[in-house]
Amino acid sequence: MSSRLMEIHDRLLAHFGPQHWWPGDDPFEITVGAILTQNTSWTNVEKAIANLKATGYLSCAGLSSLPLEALAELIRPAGYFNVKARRLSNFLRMVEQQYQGDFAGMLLEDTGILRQRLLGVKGIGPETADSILLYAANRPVFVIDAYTHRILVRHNFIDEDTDYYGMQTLFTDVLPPARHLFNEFHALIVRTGKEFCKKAKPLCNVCPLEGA
DNA sequence: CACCAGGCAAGTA
DNA sequence: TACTTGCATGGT
Repeated sequence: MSSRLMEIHDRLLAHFGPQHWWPGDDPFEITVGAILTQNTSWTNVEKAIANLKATGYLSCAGLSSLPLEALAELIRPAGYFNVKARRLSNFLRMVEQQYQGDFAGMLLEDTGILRQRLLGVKGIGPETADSILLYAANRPVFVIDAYTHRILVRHNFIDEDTDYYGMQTLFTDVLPPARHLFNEFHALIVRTGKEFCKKAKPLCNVCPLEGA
């Protein structure tokens, strides 16, 4: 029952310890963060979230009440602010239409149906949808991101052109579908990517995965 | 200064 | 279908 990927998880956990993801207070904040962090450093997202909290409108009804330009201005530090304001708005409209604006109700939806509805929102792709499912709705869905791809390529698990679902099945085929495991594993992969597997530098002579 | 960050959709041929 | 480009701030 012990796969090579499980061994990697164990090594990373031993090296870094629990990551306590997602960094966010509640499911709605986590969902907003998942959209804002697309191709963007988390520190920039934190500034945007802080702005939204300062207005007191960090909720489904609150954000829905803001004009698009006002929302864009508040999330400016997260970058791509016009695009992301539209994406948040698209998401809020889906919650309004499918769940009568009841975000907590949306979180109780069947995983497969919710995933399809999230993917139906312009601006929510596989990674963002799966992040919401795992970290906001606590479903056993494995999240793939750019760090996962880079680490798997550099450690010769996959070819460069392996797509999102190719990577996802690599994990889900051998790991038990446990949300705590998926939560920690993805968080550990991001941590490892940030510290040891940056785009320009190999630097993997000190990577905790060396020799795995 | 150049390069990068926890993507995604739209445009082009 | 398979590539390419636009989106944008802030840290190193």
